[in-house]
Amino acid sequence: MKAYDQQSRLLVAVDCIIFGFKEGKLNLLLIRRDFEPRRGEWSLMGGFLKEDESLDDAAARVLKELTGLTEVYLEQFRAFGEVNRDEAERTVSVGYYALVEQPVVDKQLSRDYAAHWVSVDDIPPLVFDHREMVAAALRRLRHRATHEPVGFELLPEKFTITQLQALYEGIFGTSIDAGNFRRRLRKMDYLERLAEKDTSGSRKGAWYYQFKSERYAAAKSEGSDFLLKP
Amino acid sequence: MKAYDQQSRLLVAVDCIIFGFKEGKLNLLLIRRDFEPRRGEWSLMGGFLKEDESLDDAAARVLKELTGLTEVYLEQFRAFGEVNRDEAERTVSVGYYALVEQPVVDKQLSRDYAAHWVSVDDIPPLVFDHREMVAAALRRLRHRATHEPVGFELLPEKFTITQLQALYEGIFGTSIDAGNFRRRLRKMDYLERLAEKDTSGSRKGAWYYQFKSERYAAAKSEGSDFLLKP
DNA sequence: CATATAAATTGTCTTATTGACAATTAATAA
DNA sequence: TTATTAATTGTCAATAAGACAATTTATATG
Repeated sequence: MKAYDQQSRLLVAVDCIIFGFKEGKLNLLLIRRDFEPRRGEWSLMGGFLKEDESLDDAAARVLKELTGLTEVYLEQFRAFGEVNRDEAERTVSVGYYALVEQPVVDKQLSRDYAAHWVSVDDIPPLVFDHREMVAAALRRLRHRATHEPVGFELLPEKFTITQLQALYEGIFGTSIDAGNFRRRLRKMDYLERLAEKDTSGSRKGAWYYQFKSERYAAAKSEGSDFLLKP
Repeated sequence: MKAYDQQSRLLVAVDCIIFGFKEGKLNLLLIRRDFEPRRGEWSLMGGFLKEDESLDDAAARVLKELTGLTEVYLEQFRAFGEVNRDEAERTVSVGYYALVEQPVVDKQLSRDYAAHWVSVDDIPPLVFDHREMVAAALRRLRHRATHEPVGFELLPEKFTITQLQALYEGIFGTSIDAGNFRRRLRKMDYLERLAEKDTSGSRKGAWYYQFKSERYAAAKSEGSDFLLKP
């Protein structure tokens, strides 16, 4: 194996930006670094790419090792390659973001793991360029949320329109007109109303809905495109 | 420097997908690989990342070395990290795409360089996963072209609406109603009509327009967003 | 010189879509 | 029984989109 003999090899990392949603707030899962340099400081979930795993696999592995989470929606958004972004050694890092149902995750996140949620509106100082990575991931999340139904990943299987609206308000940091928001959802026939209400939030109760991914796939292949602006 | 001692180092590459536009056709700049493995086969413009340069710098350097081009609009779109994507050695590659004015580039592209244009509708077999990289870049280009005025990078400073329409038809592979297309452009007050016509294409002649990036920046900061669908 | 020609450009009409906000519904607590 | 409050539907004006007809403008041609 001498084809590329002259070239330098360097470290490749993956970093995961985990978004969760709870009580109307969009949150971010952070960890205390447990190795040098910068041990003990706030950091994204990260780790190095191994010889025999793909980037996607590495992101899933890192997330599992550091939080115990599996089967989460992970998407690469971009690579970060400034020369001195890691002070210890030249490292190229590939950013992934994930959307998780925070209440579910909270149960799985035993205290074996040092992960903690913080509000995206109040992010503590992070190591290296992780702050910038979060900003880029958030931009991407906002973009994706308007053009693809990824937001549903942050909610339970059954959810109410009110919850969905709160989610979008959380993602975009704005308030949305309830009437107009519902009107747009009414047209999406891949949202199925269940015969059950959530009575925890009001006297009247709010109907539960469910996202039908097969039906969405069908609608999409026929050219109708998802659009949900704040 | 022993902080990350246990980790493996590997090759990081950048690959550039160069889009050009000429005579109503969207084209792609390819090169014959001049090193093993796969010497002589069609490939994207690529090269390895050096210790002391950023990803963005590497992409610009590679493009310059292989084509002589400088000052082109280059944008990273994503990293490719399957284990066996390069048969010779594990390599992670970061994809960049560029938009260039093909007629201008053709003048600079002396025969010193082995680069050739091919139509995006007729791409020859490429090495490794380059075909997939092109597909991803094209999806990204289409998306960017509808939401940001990047298309103008593919046209001369002065251009006619007819040329712009042909460009969009080329990018999307569809035909567009001229009347409706113009109506939408009329509302963009960062497009300035010059006092000069292009008479090469018709008897009547078509007005030249110019994209005013400062005015676009101003409009954008006031919340108006670019949207140009096929 | 008059006019046929064809791209370039503007206009029209109908049908969605959007934003703002008013009105109604449906339970329950008092 | 009724007041209350979130949930839900409806209204209306303004704006935008799609289809397509009409007009303009210079020139080539007879």
